[in-house]
Amino acid sequence: MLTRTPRGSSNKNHLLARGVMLWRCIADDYEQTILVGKYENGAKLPPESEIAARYGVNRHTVRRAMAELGARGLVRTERGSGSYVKTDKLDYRIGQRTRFSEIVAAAGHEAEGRLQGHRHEPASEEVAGHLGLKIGADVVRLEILRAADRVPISVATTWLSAARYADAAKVFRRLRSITRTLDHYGISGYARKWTRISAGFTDAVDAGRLRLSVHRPILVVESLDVAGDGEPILTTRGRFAADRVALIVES
Amino acid sequence: MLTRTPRGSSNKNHLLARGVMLWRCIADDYEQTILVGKYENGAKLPPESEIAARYGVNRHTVRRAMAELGARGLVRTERGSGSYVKTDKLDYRIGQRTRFSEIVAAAGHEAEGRLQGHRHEPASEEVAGHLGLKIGADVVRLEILRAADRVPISVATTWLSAARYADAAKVFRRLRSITRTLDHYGISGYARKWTRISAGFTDAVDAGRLRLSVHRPILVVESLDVAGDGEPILTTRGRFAADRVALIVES
DNA sequence: ATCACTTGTCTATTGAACTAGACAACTTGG
DNA sequence: CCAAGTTGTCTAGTTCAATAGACAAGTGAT
Repeated sequence: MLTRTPRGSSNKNHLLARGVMLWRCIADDYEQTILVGKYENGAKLPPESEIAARYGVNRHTVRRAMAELGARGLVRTERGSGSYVKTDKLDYRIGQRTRFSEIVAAAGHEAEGRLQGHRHEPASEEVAGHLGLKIGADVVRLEILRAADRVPISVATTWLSAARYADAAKVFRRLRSITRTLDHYGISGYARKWTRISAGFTDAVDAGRLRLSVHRPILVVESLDVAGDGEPILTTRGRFAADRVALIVES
Repeated sequence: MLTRTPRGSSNKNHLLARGVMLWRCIADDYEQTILVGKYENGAKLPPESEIAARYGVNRHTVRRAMAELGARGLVRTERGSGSYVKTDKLDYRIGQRTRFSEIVAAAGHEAEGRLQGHRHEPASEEVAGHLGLKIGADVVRLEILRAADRVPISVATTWLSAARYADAAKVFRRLRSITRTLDHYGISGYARKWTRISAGFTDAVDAGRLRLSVHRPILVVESLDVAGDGEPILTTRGRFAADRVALIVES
């Protein structure tokens, strides 16, 4: 069944990009097949052994590719049964009380927030305007990656006034939640003031963080959260994987 | 200088795509740097040792990346001296007498034509119209990759009437030139009747053959060649790497 | 001519990708 | 329950990416 020459096989060559591993090529190939709509949501993929035979490849290699698709949130694999396409989207309801962990928990998934990076910087005109600060005022900038069931959902850049929340990064890293971080600073109730939604495509950096290919669609969500007394607290620019999330706005 | 942990190093992570080799990431990164115009044509790149240090990587890995850039025709490496950016383009003059090997030889390079694939097929409406055949008539289809100094310049699909040139693929594979192939069939002088030029982007297949990234610009050149008596001989749809070729049309 | 610098080549080692095969654990349908 | 089919895991071996170091061969400037 398998050829003896691992190099110049037959049906591998049309994928084989120089410097890219086989399993990655297969994963990308299947992602295209799925995203182009050849499988419906919940449809069953062929068994690993069959896929392996079709590509002229070992089953372990296919398993690696499937693991990748699982990590990308495109496929769910069930032992003894098979692998199933998963293209349904998480409903992300935007309202006054928008809390990532609550939304994800309500949908029956496990929420996770990881701080990817942080720094102090002078406020841009935009950020200063939102937070009611002077341009150039010291602000804390956080880069946060959020995931549901280990599948990346969004990357968000959040700015807070450094005067009040200088150690926000340290606190967030420990508490792993914006809600709990603000709680730590004595802000118990905060509310969404406004939300601005646009769209775009992944750049190389976000694609890597979100485990997406480049040029996949993203939803860009800018927002401002305020305290109970209307005082601006934080402004955020989030990029949501449009393949995995739908934003719900009640009206 | 080098960290002891090969996994979670420092300045590697921003490149590291899962399932993509390190040298490929570095090559792609440098390609971007060059194509974005940060180096002029003929500019000298930093020595390999310095690049290696900057990426936190072994010099051999950088050498692999440079070899890749060489194969893509973006860089020329000179022993003992250094590596130099090569973004000048081959002038490809289109006229009545358009012969790839002559154009390349005149520019002082070594021409090469490789048959990538071939088959008989029924003529499409377009091909039939060009060659003066009935739709569905048997035609020979050749896929030819052309290179100058081992750097891919174009991929071309060529159609000939199967009635007259049934074994064209076999002949071309031996003689490695359209001119010589037609000579073998007794056609000594052929001339370009018309040429149609448009543009587009590489798909995955052409990108692989031309050793280009996907979404690089290509020049699409459709043409018809006729015998001395005006009889249509072959029609071609060529895709030229716009990064490496400029088409010259005299008027 | 010499010397610093750069690329080319060689050897050796480590770890990961991929192959190969076997068997356990689980699901599904009869 | 049983049997066929499918995924999960384990061991073993080969190939190749990447590291590490050393030295040869060539270039360019003083």
